[in-house]
Amino acid sequence: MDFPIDVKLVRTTLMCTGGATVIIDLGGFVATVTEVARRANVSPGIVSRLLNEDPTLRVREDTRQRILQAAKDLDYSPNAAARALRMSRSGTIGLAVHDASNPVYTEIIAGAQDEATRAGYALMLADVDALAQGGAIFRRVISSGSIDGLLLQRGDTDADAFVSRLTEKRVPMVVLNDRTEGHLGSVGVDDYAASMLAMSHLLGLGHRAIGYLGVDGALPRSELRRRGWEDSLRAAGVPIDRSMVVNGGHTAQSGYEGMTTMLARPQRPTAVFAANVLAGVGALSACRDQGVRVPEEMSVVGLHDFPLAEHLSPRLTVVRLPLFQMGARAVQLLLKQFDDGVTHHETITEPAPLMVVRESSSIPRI
Amino acid sequence: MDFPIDVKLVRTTLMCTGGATVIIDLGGFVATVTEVARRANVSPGIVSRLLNEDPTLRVREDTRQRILQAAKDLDYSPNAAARALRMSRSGTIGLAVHDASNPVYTEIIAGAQDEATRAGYALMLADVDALAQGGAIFRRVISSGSIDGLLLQRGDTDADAFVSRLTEKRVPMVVLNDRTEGHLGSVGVDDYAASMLAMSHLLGLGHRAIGYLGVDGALPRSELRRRGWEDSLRAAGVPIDRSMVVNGGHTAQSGYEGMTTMLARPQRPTAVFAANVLAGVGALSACRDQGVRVPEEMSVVGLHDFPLAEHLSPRLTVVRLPLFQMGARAVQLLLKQFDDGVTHHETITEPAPLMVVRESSSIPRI
DNA sequence: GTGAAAGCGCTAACAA
DNA sequence: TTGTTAGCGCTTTCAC
Repeated sequence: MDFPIDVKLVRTTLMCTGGATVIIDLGGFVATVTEVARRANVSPGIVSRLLNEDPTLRVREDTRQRILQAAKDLDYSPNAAARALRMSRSGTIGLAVHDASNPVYTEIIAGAQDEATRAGYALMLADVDALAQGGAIFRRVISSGSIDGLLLQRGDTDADAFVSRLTEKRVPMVVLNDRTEGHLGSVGVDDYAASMLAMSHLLGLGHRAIGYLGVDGALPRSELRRRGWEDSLRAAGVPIDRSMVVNGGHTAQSGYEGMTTMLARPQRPTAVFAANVLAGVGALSACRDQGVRVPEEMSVVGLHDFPLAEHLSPRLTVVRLPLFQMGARAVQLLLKQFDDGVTHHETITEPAPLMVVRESSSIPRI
Repeated sequence: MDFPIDVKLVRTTLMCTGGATVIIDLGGFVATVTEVARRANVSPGIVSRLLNEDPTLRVREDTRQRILQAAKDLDYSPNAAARALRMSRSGTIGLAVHDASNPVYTEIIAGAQDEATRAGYALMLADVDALAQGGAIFRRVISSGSIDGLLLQRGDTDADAFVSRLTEKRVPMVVLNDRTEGHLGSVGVDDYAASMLAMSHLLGLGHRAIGYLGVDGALPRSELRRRGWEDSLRAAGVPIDRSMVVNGGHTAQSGYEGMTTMLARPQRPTAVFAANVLAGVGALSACRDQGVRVPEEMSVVGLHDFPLAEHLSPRLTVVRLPLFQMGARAVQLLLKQFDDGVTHHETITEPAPLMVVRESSSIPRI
């Protein structure tokens, strides 16, 4: 790799000794369009247009080759900041979730990653809860043009209210795993159908007293799941018993506590539907600690599958939903919104909710 | 909020009807230094210096107030791209991991998030394995100045070799959860001590035939853990039996397979040390499927704690290491490297490795 | 104390 | 088919 002897190129990387120019170290050297252009004996404009595949550009084959070669020689890579400044687009999308360690979101994130990569976008990660204390950085990321759009997991906390206020109208957004109206896009899965599926499994097994380990808050997805539980019961002619509803949160610990509460009630169910897998895991361990055998004395079904479900004891029966696909689709909808400027709402139904029957559910045996 | 009637401000946000100017919508309007400066009747330079707290700047109190007020009125936020272009620093650090769903990395990421936020940096997420196919985006992120530095989980795959080649000398890097030499910084935990701790627990319980469910590859951390196993055994006068070493990988599934293999061997151990928590979880379920009772017939100890360990059946005994702190420290070391230009290596020993004894380990009862 | 001007690297419009 | 130019928004140096 040889450079023309040119003062412009002598950064910290070249050293002039007497009349000769010696290349000391290429590390840290970064070529610009101008340098590529000079090396190929063309103007920067052409280089830019060629490298960006401008369809209106007509170049002679040999010029094209010269440019390509020069870019390769100099290991050219466009400066993102300059590009972003010029084009007012950063090529980055933000991803704000509450709990990146929750396997459900882990799966959604993976899908988003995959699709973003495919579309040539980088992903920027933010922790919604970190905002409570450190709002400044998030604020900066949102209002500084660092991201072209945002994928958001909406919860029901103060932090969420803060985020919404901050981002609305500032940046195109798609809300993950939920339904919204109006100016925020959204992707969800069919929570209601999933809930019905889980319930029909339990009902089909012969259960009548089915508890619901739900998630607090008034988010559409929580409400949809609860309604699935309620409607199924009603359709089966089972009267709704409010004492069968307990908050299970979205961690194993909170699920454990919720299940413990439920087991302490006078009217014990013979089965439980946990609206969150992790809560389901906690329910399993609560049963064990209370000496309640699963599935003999208590069936447990969780919403959303995850790798460890198969390695629990007993293996957890779940309804599997297309989380990865949802993440991927979220990116697509955001990209579409960049183009047409309108928000999109979609429920991912492909693949359809799947009942994964494992060991934690069976016919009632008491 | 009123704007001076000024053509520069009439973007898509203001509409001129006849002689009057009406504010239609502020959404999407973004103020620049120039606009703030004009509103405060000063020059852009001062605004910049004031807002960036230039210590050499001396302004009259009332000018300061005017500028601050103007910035507030216009809801000014500096444009990240312009800033990055001018300063050659993006304020972003990259994070490249293999498996963001692995609870171990989840914890490290959380620590990095926390510290990055504190230091005013945003975090960019990349999936190392996505590179195998989609290297282009990663390449762009690395060589385009989008990130000031990179936190990297190093594995032992082709993708890793690719990443190393691409990033070395291009961007300051700190390798996570391992030790390196030379021009890459690194943070690790005391894998050897952790391994010794797990083994002394098992040895202290009276076990002599202790299997090792390891991780393939020649990474320092894997080697350190294996040596901890070996040295402990040796120190206790137990001859090293190669058939006691099986690959358990880093997923529950691979751990399941590894443990199944181990159980099929003629010489069955009475205890197993899994160098990876998830492998430990798989080991538990393999034992169950083979009808081996834990801990009565087989003790299982995992390396690294995670929330679900407490909700398994039996609850998994583990050695807990300061993962969150490691993630946070990684960011600090990277920042330090930005300043002094030299790579740092550190082993996080605070808090010290902790033996968390739960239900999967006991004295040998066979 | 404050203003003016240059320029980071890029792309897009217009000239030639 | 290719070159020239302007300017995105910011920081920084130098002049007043």
